[in-house]
Amino acid sequence: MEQRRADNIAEALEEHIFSGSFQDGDRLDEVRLAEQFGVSRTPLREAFQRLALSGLVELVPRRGAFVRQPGPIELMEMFEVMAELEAVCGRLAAMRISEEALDDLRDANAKCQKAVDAKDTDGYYTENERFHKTIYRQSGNRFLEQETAKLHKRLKPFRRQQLKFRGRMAQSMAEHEAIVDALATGKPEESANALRNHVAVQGEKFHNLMASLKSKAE
Amino acid sequence: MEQRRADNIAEALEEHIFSGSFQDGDRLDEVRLAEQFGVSRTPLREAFQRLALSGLVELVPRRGAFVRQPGPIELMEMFEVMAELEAVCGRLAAMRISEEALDDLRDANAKCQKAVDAKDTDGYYTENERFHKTIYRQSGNRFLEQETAKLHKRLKPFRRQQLKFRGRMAQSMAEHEAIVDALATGKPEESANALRNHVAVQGEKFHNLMASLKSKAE
DNA sequence: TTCGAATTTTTTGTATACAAGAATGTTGAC
DNA sequence: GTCAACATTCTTGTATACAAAAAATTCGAA
Repeated sequence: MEQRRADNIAEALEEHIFSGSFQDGDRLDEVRLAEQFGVSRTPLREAFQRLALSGLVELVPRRGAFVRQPGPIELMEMFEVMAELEAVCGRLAAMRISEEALDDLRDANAKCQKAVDAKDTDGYYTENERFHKTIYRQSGNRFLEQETAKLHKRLKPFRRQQLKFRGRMAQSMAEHEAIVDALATGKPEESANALRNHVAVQGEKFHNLMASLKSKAE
Repeated sequence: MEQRRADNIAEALEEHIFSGSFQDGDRLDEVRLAEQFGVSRTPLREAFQRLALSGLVELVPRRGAFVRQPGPIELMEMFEVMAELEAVCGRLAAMRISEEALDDLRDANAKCQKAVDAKDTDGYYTENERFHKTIYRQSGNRFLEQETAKLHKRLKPFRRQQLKFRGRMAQSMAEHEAIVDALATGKPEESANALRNHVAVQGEKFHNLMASLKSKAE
C-alpha cells in the first residue's frame, strides 16, 4: 500500500476502520501510517480532520488520533435514526415517486428474489442497496438523500453481518414487496411505517446484531 | 485577528461563512487567510478539510477551497429535513420524556413569553433554543440528538432572520404550548406533527425566508 | 486589434525541519 | 522496594521549503 494521494487516504483509512482492522481506541500513529501509505505526515493529518468530523476517529489535542468504533448503545441509536430517516424518505417518496422509479424498485426486487433463490448474498446485497437508494432519491429531497446515504454507508459493515442470519433474506424480500405496494398506492404513513419496521432493529434482529458484535470483538 | 490555534480556525471560518462575510463561490485564499489568522498554511488547510465535510466549503483539487452557501432549493430541503428530524425527536420524546424535562420546557416557554412581552429578540432566541434542545435530548437517542443539533446549528443564521418578521414570535409561542401538551400527555404522533408543522417552512414563512435571502444577496 | 502559443507568476500539494508538550526511563532518596 | 524528580525520547503541532499544476501575462503572427 504505497504512494496514495491525500484525497484517497481518508477513504482508505475509513475502509480500514470499517473492515475492523483497527480496534476501538487504537491510536493512529502518524509516522507509521505515513510510511505505510508512502506519504508524509501532512496529508495524513488532513485526512484525520475529515475522519474526526464524521465521527470515525477522535482527535485528542497533543495526544493524537484514536479510532472510535460505535459501542452497542451507539449502534442501536444509529439504527434507530436510520429507521426514522428511511421512514421519512418513504413518507415523502409516497407523494413524489415517479412511475419509472416504481419500475426500478420492482426490478430490484425481482433481482433480489433471484439472488435469494441462488443463495447469492452479495447479489442480494447489491440489489437491496439499489432498492433503498432509489427510495432515498425519490424523496425528492437531495439533502435528505445524501444524509440518509451517509448513515447507510456508515452502518454498512453491521448490516452485512445481519444478512447472514438464516431466513433474513426471505423475510426482507416480503417486506420490500409491502413497501412497493404502499409507495405505488401513494400512502405516505403506510410507506413510512413499512420502511421503519423494515430497517428497525428489534426482537430477533437485536440479538443477532449483538451476537455479531461479540464475534467481532474476539 | 491573530495567533489562533488550528482547532479554532475551522470554527472561526465557520463563523465568517455563517455571518455572510463570504459570498457563495468565494475562494478561500490560503496565504491571505494564513496572514490574517497569523498562522501558516498548514493548520488552515486542516481546517478546510473539516469545513469541506460539513458542506460549508467545496474543495476542488489543485484549485482551492470555495465557500458554498446553500441556494434557495437546498435551503428548503434542509428545512424540510430539520422539520422531520424534530418530528422524530418529538415522537420518541413523547414516549421517553421525564417530568423534570417537561418542567424545563415549561420554564423555557415562560421565559420565552417574557421575552416576547419585552420584545427581546435575543432573549427569545436563547430560550427557544433551550426548548428545542431539551426535546432533542429527551428523544433518548444521543446520536439523533447530535445530528439534529448539527443541522439546527447550520440553519441558525437563516432561522434568526425568520424571527424578525412581525407576529412570528407570538405564533411560535402558541405552537410551543401545543407541543408541550402533546409531550406531557404522551402522544407520539401528535407531538411529531406539532413539531413538524412548527419547524416546517410553509406559506408565509416560505416567502419571508425567500425575501431574507434576497436582502442578504444584495 | 485579436487570437494563440510560450513564458512567467501564483497557488496548491507534499515533504521536511523544528519547537514544545507528553510519555518513558533512570537515578537517587527514603 | 517504592516513589519522586530529573533527563531522555517520542510525538504532535506548526512553519517553511520545494515541486508541480494552474492562472496570468507577454509577445508575435494573422
